[in-house]
Amino acid sequence: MRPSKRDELVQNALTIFYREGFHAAGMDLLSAETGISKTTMFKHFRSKEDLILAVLKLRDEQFRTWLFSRMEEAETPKGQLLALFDALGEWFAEPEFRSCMFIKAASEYPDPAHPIHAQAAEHKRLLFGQVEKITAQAGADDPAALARMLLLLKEGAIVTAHLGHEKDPAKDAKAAAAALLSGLPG
Amino acid sequence: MRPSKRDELVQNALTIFYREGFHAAGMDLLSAETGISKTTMFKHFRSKEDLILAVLKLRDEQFRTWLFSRMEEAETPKGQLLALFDALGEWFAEPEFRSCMFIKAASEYPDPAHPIHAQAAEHKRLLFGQVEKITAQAGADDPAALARMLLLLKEGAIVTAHLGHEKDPAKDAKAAAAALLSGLPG
DNA sequence: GACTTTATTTACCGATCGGTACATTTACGA
DNA sequence: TCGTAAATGTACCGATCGGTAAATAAAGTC
Repeated sequence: MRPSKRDELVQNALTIFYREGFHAAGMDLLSAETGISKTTMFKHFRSKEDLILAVLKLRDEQFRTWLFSRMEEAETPKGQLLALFDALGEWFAEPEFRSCMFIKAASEYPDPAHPIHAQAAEHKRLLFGQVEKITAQAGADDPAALARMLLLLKEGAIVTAHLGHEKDPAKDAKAAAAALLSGLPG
Repeated sequence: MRPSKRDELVQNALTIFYREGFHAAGMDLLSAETGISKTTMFKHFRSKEDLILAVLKLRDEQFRTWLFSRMEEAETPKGQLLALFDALGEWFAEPEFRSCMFIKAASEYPDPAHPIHAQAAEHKRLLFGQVEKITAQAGADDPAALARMLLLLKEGAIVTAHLGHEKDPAKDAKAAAAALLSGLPG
């Protein structure tokens, strides 16, 4: 089953939106860079907003799949939680790294009631659910609270890697995470 | 010395850009909402980009002044560092809260070489310098590393307050910060 | 081979984008 | 009161915005 034209479009739109921003990348640019005519694009998606929602859905799947497969390489729950920050470090080192697609989406669509903002928030919720499972396995007294704290470090590291002058925010985040996890076995 | 028309423009533009986003808020909208004609705006600023840079400069001053005056209400350095997160909590509770202006700027101008992106990064650098002074006063073994970790929590809390489902990210960040500060006196 | 779906090109729509020309009005200092 | 600078409204510029019409060209299904 070859990737359909629609799937190609969503994947390429993801790359372009991530690099340029949602408002800055117009439908004409997408058409020019993907080689897919505007007419075809608007046959698959009623509006630019619909295309963005499809892009965010794809990114959500890709990112969570990638992150948790990297984490599962560690053997203990505690090791998996620390491995999260190693994975971040590799991501930050990519030359194409431009922060988190969902933070960018929320920045460009600041109203929480906007569908794009809401879908970005949903990604963060799904992520939290998966991390909370692991903090529970790790034997935390309050797995939800620990997961929230670890994810604060994760979001902070992403923002700082994009915006900051720091050398290695993932390393700092891992060190802080290790301190938060110090009471746990494994 | 009354606020000049120019200062009024920058302050009002700040509010509108913060609420709508940089790309989404056009010069016509700014003119309509501020009551200042486009002609006058372009007499003060050669381009929209110049106006945005002035807005970021104003926001940098206002935000750092506000934050550190709130922190200085605490008496010990350690107390000041924890007070940072109390101040964040009050900020997040404001109905107009829409994340951090500089994170938004970096999101909309993802290229680190872009002047707007660079100026946003400068804000984070200035903030780090001030926090590092306090972590040094607090007697940290590695004041720079501690400051970096605390600021990771700060950035994470801001993003999560805007995007997340969490009730009180400032409280979580403060709890995590307290754990990182637990070895310090005060 | 006929038929339907999918993708294509080209040209276009009204609205808005950032930015400007120009003539007029307001306001203040000397 | 005069002169000058600041601010104004109106009207406009070419380019781009998101989105569409219509006619054609492939491509796969029966």
